[in-house]
Amino acid sequence: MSQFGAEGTRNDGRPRRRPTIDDVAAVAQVSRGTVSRYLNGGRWVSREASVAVEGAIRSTGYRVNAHARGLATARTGSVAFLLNESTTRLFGDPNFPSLISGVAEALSRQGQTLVLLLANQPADEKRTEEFLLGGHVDGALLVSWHGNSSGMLRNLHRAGFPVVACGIPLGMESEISWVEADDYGGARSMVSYLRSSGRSRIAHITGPQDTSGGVRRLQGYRDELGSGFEHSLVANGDYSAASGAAAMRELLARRVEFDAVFAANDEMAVAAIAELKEAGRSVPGDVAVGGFDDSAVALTSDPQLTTMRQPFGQISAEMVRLLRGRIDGGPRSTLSIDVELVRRGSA
Amino acid sequence: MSQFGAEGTRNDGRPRRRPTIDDVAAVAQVSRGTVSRYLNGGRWVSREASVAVEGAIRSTGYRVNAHARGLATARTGSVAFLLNESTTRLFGDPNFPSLISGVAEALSRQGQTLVLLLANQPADEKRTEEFLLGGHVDGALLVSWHGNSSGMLRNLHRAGFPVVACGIPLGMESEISWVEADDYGGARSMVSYLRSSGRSRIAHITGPQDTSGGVRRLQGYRDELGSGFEHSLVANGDYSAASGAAAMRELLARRVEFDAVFAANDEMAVAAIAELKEAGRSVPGDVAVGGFDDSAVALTSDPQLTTMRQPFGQISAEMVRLLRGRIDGGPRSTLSIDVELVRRGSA
DNA sequence: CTGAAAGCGCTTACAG
DNA sequence: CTGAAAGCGCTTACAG
Repeated sequence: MSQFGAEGTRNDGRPRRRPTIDDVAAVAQVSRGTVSRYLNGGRWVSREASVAVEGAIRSTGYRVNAHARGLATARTGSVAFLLNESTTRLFGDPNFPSLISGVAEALSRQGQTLVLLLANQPADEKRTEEFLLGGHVDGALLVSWHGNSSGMLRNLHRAGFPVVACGIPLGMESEISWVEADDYGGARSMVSYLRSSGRSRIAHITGPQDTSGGVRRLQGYRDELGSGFEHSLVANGDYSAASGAAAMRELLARRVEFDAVFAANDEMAVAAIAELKEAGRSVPGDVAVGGFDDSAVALTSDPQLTTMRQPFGQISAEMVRLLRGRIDGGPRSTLSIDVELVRRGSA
Repeated sequence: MSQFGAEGTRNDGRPRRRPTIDDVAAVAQVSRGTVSRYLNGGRWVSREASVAVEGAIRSTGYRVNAHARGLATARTGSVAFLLNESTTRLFGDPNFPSLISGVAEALSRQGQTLVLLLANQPADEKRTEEFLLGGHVDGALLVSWHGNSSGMLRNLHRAGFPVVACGIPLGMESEISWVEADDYGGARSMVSYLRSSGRSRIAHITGPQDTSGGVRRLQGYRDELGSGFEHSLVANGDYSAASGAAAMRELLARRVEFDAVFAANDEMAVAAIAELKEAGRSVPGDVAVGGFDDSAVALTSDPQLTTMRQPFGQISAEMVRLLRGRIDGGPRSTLSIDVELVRRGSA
């Protein structure tokens, strides 16, 4: 049984058996080993042999069989990007595109292919685990880890499968390699900035508390405020605009005083601004608003958002670098990257 | 050289060689063939053998090696979803999530894994082609084909690689299997509806003219109008909200009369409504507005959008079905699925 | 129902 | 620089 097509022919009518390395060797009149060496960098292959092989590859239409190569080398040349998030939320998040393209580019530079894997449902999770551990990819990049699904993560780790997380994988933070933007420090910087610009009562709209970003931004806010921290100034969000609006409404409904809001991401910050306006409060006049991420909405918002910039390009490059290291047998490592305050109109 | 981990050990310290089918066979005290049969459905395996093998698999932590299996069977159990679109546009499109989750679900039901592949740059394209033709996946689903990149598509087709497109793949429409929503008929229905509700001068904001959807919706609009068609009532868009707004401004600037606008998708329709309001025209009072897709924005818009509903669930299920057929050696086929008018406030 | 054996298409020491 | 050969870990007729 051969691989593609029906009726024993290719779509163009030629017989459909895929050419193998032996076909190439025969045409080029060299041994199979020489063809293989040519394929793998061309070291120890004479000029003439190279030329012959090159021609034979072209004339036969040869492509290396990934399974055969993978079986022989235990390497695949591809890496998975694990998306453990509902597709709608995933596609709604303005940070994913930056992260994904950054990763794709970094990978591409070293000739690796990026494979995206959706695993939002428990059933997918099992299948995904089989896929990864079955050797389809050399390693995996994890994004948006929600603390659930840690069964899979634990299995991957136990099997020695190379994984690098984006953000601190709660519960596995000391087993798995990770790269994070400095959520904690960033939150402190934002709060510190708001205070230095004269705001004294600063509210916080949190991110989801089952992600490291949500937790650590809250922690930074809290620590920076120190004894000034008040529970009544904190409302919970989940990074979505809707949750940001709801949290803002709740803060307003509580009738506690505040002259600034630090939202754990830009989407919520923008939604909060809309609610504040609706309630008749001016931004930044009555209330200063700070976000986090410096995503696209930060610029389209009115006023434009003061926020903490996440260096996505650097983050994705580092994730790829750490993963490479793990794949090559290197030790686990972790990395925290500074974020930068971007001052705009909202605070 | 073994597959994972450093220093010759797994992360938990056990020796790291992956158990193979032979290890399982040894533990279960059966032959390797019996284990394989168990793995592949358990036909022709006695009750006792099954139990023994099951236990041995558990105790050894065995997982089948995808490369070895793939080499032996020329099948992988996974299918690619090809995204030939910039990541930002991709993630901005409200239709993708529905399509992707539909496909993921349909695939999952038959035990297949979905692998997303990004190929927006020419370099990626070459790599993607190698990946597909190298046998990593059994077939591919194509979305958002832009008419460019047809080099890859042609190569895939020539190699007999199973492909099913979402929408008509312009330039390859008679070589490749495809599934489309009836863009042409849908456009006619919308225009017909607008006329039947008393509108006589209907403008059109087009979709991108290098996609079949954009082309065929325009064609439907044109044919339905017949001799009533006027060039001055058509403005070009590319499905983005920004382009919809720009097109609307252009129509207004032309100072041609119109009492209805049919936008080729909902995003543009919503943007057009905003521009109309800005210009002091009421919707649907002065101008009725119809969209296409029935995406999420259709409900959040004010007024809510009258639009043509694309049955994404059905589309994705059919794509998977056709692909399955191709993979199993069946013939090429094409499918056009009806779209349905959804009446809401805007027209 | 089961085992022995061939074969899938590569890579990689090894000897020259 | 090159060839012959072993080996990667499975599946699948084949014979029993």
